[in-house]
Amino acid sequence: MIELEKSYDASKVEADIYQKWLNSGYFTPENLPDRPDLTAEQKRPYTIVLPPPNVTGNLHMGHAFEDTIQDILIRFRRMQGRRALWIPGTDHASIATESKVAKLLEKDGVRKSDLGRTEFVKKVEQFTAESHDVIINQLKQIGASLDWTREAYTLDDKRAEGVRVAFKTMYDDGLIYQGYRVINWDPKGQTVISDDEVVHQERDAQLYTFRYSKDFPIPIATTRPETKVGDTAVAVNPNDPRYQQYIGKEYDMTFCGVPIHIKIIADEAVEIDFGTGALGVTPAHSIIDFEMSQRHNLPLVQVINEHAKMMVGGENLVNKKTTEARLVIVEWLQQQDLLEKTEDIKQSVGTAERTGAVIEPLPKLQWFIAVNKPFAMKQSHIPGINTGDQVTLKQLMQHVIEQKTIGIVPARFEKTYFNWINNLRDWCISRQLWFGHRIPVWYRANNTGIDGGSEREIYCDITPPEGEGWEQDPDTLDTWFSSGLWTFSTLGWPENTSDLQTYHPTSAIIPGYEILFFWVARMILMSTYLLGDIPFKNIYLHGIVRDNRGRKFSKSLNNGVDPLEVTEKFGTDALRMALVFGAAPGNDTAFDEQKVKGMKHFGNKLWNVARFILMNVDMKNVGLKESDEFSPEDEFVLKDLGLYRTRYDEARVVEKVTADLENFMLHEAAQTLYNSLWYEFADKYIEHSKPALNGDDDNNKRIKQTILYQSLVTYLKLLHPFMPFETEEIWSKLTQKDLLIVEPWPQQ
RNA sequence: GGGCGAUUAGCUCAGCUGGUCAGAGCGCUUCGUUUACACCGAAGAUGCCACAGGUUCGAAUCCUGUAUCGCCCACCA
Repeated sequence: MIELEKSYDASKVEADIYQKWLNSGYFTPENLPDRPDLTAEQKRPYTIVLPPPNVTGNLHMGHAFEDTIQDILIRFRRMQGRRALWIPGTDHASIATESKVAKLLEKDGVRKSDLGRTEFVKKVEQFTAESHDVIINQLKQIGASLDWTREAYTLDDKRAEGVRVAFKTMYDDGLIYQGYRVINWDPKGQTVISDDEVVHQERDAQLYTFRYSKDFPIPIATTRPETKVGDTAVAVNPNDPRYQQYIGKEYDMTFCGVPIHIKIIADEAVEIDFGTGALGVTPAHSIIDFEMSQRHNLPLVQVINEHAKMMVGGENLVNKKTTEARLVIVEWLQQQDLLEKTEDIKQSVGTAERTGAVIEPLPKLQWFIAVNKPFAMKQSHIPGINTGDQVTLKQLMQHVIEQKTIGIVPARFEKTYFNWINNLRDWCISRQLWFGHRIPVWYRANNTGIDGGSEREIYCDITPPEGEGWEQDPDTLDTWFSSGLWTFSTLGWPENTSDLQTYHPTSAIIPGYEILFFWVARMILMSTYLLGDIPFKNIYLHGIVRDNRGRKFSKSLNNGVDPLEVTEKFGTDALRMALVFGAAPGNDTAFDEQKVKGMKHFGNKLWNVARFILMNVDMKNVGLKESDEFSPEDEFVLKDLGLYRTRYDEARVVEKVTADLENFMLHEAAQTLYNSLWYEFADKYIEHSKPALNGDDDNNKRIKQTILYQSLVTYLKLLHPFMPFETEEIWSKLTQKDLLIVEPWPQQ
């Protein structure tokens, strides 16, 4: 008989148990014990790549949630006999990290520009190294059974090689191109950002209705009068009877001291009913106007610079911030009696995700990925697409979801995904940042900058060009470019490694729904294009962990909860269980310490179930006979847990939990186990067994002991993915066998 | 402007393909010091499952509409 402590003390055992797992090597699938009982099909790989946390700080409760889900799936599959591989890694997160370190330096009075590129990047690397170590320890603390021998970093040498090969391949296919157009400029971060990094915010604004001059026939409305010095046209709807007579006419005027030339054009995009039904076209400072200007061959006049200051006008305008210039122009309009109306309206303003600055649309030369350009598939393993087919990247991204080659859980996000794809424009991938993957393009300059010369030579390859006078493009790549490669760059691509052949496509990816576009869609793009294959078979999107009042965790609210403090207080298993319990896929979940407390109690219940059984069961005396007669309570447990398969083929709990795990319904599986262990097994069956255990009927005693023991074994296995530490600890008291982590999953 | 989600016990939330689905955690009431567990046990209270229609033998669960809240996307100058 073995005596357990009266209650489970997580803090005493967790570190040792994690070390045991590490020592076993079982996190590496190649080290898993052979399972001769299984077919090759049953032993096929099961792969998850960890969504790499940004090396910008600590992991928060959302990470703990995400990691727990993945660890549950991986442990479940490992026990089923799959070659379960979960690859760890971190993300350099270019823009997020750069702006964070820049802010830290500013606190010490140091500016990025003072340090220069090399020194600044060194500072960033110091910061990320510390952050990396913290993150790795947190992952271990949560019990993550990651294969640490395969750890990757989005900015390490291997991944950098992958990035260059990916870029070069797309460049050669004409899918990466350099284009001069109006982009989203972040005046604070001093970089271009992609459409997806623009966050729209509703703000109060004034809509001004005015004329350029007394002689101009059409009034126009704008919220940004300061940009009007860059207007080159006025657009009206071709079907608008009010203005038809003016279409095609041109006017020269002086607007607030700046000479402008306005042509009146007709464009379907203009809404007759909005404002005055006429639109002042500013090709250099509005993406829409830029596109319109291209349709009509309009000239482009840049009047605002990278610092959001005016580039034209007299003393009253030039070098003024746009917000100041706006007032100057409004005042001028009033003086000239050109302002017809001022209205208060709600306006959606684009701001930069990282810096919060108001986006200033500017014309610039940048690198783009063409999502609508057809190309020939070099190779395809995608059902419905053949090698050699003409496709676009957008079509590839649509196809694999439409055809369910990739499943999304919960399915409603398919609609969100298509909605995004349909509105997708070319992806701007260059950034004016220092920390990140340098663009593998070199110029032999005969001009000053990349915005200038037209006769320069361009060279793109994975290694620098030979010869004199070459200079590399100063820009770095959007961080999502490298994370788009993550499912296969972690497996050794661009080399055709055995890892790549074995573990790709991966089985599932587990991100939050908020990065469906940023990351998941980009992985699909990169994988289908570069490998001709899907990156993963299933996408499980989890929700956001909020505080106990349903608010997002944020620094300004100071409502953050450190996962490590919670694990210290209640144990890691209790936290894991609390995070998963009741958290349906794709739904936000409120974090409540009370819930963790409840799950700690559940852990204690399990512990005492084990304690009771260990005290009352003589392991040598365990076994059932054909002649055994069972009480209804016995039969219930035998059937429920599928313990006596020769006589009962039902295994309700095992079947339900297994199916729920296979269908990503972790919350259901957790709830089933909770209720079954506590309310059926502990409350009813253990109580039922007590008289027999204390009685004289040896046969009945043996039956009860056997059922108790085998039930405990089954519960430990079923609960292990959720509560790995405690179940492993009990297992070690119960048996001399190998670790629970590699025990076969109960037969369903 | 388009799309999505939520509305179930005091609080936070489950309830998957319609019929033991009216549930869980925490909280609350009463009783209980039996050798697994007071991090417990027994018993119990609290819900016209947002509202109004409809389909059905039967709906929290499907359909339609309404209301409130939240989220995402978007080129209304």
